[in-house]
Amino acid sequence: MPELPDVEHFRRHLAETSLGRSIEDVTIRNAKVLALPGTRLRQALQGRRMTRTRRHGKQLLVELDDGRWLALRFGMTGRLLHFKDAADDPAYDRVRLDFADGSHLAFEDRRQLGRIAVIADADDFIRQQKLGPDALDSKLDAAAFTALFAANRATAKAALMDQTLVSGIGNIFSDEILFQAGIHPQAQVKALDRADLARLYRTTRKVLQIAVARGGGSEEGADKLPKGFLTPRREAGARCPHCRGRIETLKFSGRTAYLCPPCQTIGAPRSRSRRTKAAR
DNA sequence: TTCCATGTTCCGCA
DNA sequence: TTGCGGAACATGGA
Repeated sequence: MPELPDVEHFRRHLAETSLGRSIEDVTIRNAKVLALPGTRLRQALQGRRMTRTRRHGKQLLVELDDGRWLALRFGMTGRLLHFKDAADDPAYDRVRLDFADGSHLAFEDRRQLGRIAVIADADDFIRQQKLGPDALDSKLDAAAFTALFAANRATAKAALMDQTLVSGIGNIFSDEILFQAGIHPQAQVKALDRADLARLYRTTRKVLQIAVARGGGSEEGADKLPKGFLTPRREAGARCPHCRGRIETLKFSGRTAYLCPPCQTIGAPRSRSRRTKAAR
């Protein structure tokens, strides 16, 4: 589920519910999601308060009152849930912060592909992870975005999902952005002209901003997205919201892309029609 | 029972 | 050097 808009939603949830609360205990249900031994996580957190949140792409960073940071990565199935009543403890709760006031913050992650780390400095961590600028960073203007992409030799979809280029976009939102920009997912980035790249930039920002404003969107939030979006139509027998044609799928770069070929002609490979199939 | 899945990382190949 | 395909991770839903 988590791409930039979802992680932003988790960030706001944590900020609204958990900042300033004293962490009394840390309950570790499954240490697989930990990047450090459970005893060290507990030592790092017990008695501390979280003071500030940051997000960089899909990475959520939370500052502690001793200046260290908690770094949360959600994998495919991770999410955060603050609750008071023990009965609301989610089924796939892996790590839970138990606050002194009796409330809890659960890191839920069914497939256990998320990671929790404790780091000394957020900016150092972002550099170490080789993350590119956050896709909604105010400093990432059209010129900076175009410069990053102009040097790339991958396909448009692979480039959008490359976290070292720009951070925060995954499989679902890369499809959405390319659909709205009219660009074929297998278009070679180097074959796109300036106008295409400028539109790709504007579309990236618009799509992510709308998804953030609507509270996420790559899964449960999909039905909150505007009618013209492709994301809610990643399903059997789907019709393109623009032309009513069939949504097709394409497998490459290890992922399944959803697209509407007639609406996404820019950079389309000639062999496209042989390699796509109608969405299930 | 089999296939597939929103992410990340690693390996081997071109 | 860069990009890509495939596999692995672990689990559950269709």
